[in-house]
Amino acid sequence: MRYSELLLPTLKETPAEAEVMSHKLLLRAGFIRKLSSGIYTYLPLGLASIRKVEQIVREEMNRAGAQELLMPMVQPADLWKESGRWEKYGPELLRFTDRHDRESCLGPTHEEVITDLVRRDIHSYRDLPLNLYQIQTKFRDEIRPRFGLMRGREFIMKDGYSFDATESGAEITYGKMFDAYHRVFKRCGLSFRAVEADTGTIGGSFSHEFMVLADTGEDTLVICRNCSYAANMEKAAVAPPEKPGEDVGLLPLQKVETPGKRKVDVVCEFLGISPRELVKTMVYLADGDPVAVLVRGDHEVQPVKLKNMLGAVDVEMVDEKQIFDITGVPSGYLGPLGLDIPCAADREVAAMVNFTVGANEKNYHLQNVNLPRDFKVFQVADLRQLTEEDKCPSCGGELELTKGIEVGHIFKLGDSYSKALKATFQDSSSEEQNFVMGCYGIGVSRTVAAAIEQNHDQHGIIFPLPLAPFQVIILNLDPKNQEITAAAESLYSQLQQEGLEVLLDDRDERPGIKFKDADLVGIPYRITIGKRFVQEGEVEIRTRADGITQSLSPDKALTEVVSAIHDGMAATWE
RNA sequence: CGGGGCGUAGCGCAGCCUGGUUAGCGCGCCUGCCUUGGGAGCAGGAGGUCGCAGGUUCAAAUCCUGCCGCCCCGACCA
Repeated sequence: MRYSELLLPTLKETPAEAEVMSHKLLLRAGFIRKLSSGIYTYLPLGLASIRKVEQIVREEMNRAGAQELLMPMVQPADLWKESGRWEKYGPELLRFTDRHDRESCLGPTHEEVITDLVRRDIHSYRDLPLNLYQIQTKFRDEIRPRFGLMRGREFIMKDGYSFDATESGAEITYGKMFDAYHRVFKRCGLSFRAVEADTGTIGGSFSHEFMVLADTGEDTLVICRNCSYAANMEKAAVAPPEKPGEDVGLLPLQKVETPGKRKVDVVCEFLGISPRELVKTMVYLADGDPVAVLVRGDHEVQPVKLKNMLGAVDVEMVDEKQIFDITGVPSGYLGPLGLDIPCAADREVAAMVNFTVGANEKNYHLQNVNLPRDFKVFQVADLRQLTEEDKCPSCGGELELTKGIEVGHIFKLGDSYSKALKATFQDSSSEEQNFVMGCYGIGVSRTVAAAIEQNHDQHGIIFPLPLAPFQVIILNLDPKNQEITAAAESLYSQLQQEGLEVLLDDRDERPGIKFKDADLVGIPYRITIGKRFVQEGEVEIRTRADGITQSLSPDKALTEVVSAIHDGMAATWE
């Protein structure tokens, strides 16, 4: 491709709307343009990178025995009503009615459609297992789209669904997908980690998220330095607390005045105690019903754990005003004694003695509170967020917390959809059985954003070779010079003949602009042809990632770049 | 939806508080000259319903009201 013919509108300045690096660079490097909130046009280079990810995904899915198909984006409401998700899914599902007043929606995911397809056409265990996938634009009416391609309303996703005859078969399929996902992200040239994930409302114990490691990631990962344990923070189990020493006697309950002291650290300072000796009472609404959660003063409630413990669809924290409306107590003085709503406690709290809580009365706290002497809870469970001080729940080793971007998620679904949609087959003894399903997603467009988030510097993107829109760029520094131009054109066609993806910057621009654009766009290899070629017969090759530069004859440069790219591509394979 | 911020040329911004005649600046764009190994220089030029609607006023980018859009923080998720 010739730069002079390419739609590649690079920007010198960052549009004000962009906050995170991948968004800024995608805009500046001419990869995307926004149409409206969370909805983007992929310009030629942006699309090229997306296609790279798609192709890798395709090859690895096919290699793992999955088959590609393409399902409709517009889906009838009836199918969603059948699965029960028309009511459950919420406003994220974009619904509309057509000219005949038929209700429809834009597919945010395709469990319903694929299950409907399979129940119509597959009737025998002999046809199983079956693993199907598609790569398609999804629409989710996100509450808050943000960060460019990182969380769009419209985005490109690979979604795959497997159908097995048995649980054990489904687990084998899950394992295959787990391995395939490893290969996908390895081939993308990304630094990533698979972590145990919350299964959400779907349930079941099998779920992994594939996380691209990047400081700007929205998720926090817990990784053991000692064993193979790795989990999403919201899922990460906290090791059970140590029991207190046996000789600790229970002291009598005592009410103390704490005028105007509401925050944990303020109360603790005033009373001369540590936050480890205080218990916070947090109020949540679980599907609309208030519930109080007790955690130690220096801990935080993990809402996902609470949600799973309660079996709720949705839990949300309440604000100060709601706390007063619900409990009649101003926030800051809330405590479990005499509280009028159900109360659950983190395991850590259950192991504490003589602790301090709010008195459910303005300007008062209670000290030397003890469970179960002074109050009862309906449940003790692991409800708090893990901290850096905690030990690995698997081996007791040191933990490391790091940030990641979720680019893939695999679930073992079980039979929840096949039951709801009455999707069955006959097993070898002619018994009707529900399919055992799995589902597997990859955020294709997000993967491109995550790659940039992970690989950039002050000058621009540093694409991993497998995702780069072009593998090599040739800079013709002086298109008016016939000798230079002839050399550039010759290298251009030779590289193309070698099967490489090459961009020739043949624009009538000053060298500085060409250097800056090449750095910004992040093409892995750069060949510069300028007056040094006229003087010494040499061109310059430079790698974007490490800036290593060498001057060579055009012939040597050609073989050097060709072999470097072949080696680089091969290195991402297992 | 709750909280915060923004909307003036393709991009980045100033002007608004304290209303006043042709609405500015930098970058980009067009023409010419010049320059050519890290976003040059000179000269000339094009480009604006000041987000939309209403109101106040002799007069509104500026003050008031309503609406729309966009961004950031929270819940959601590939």
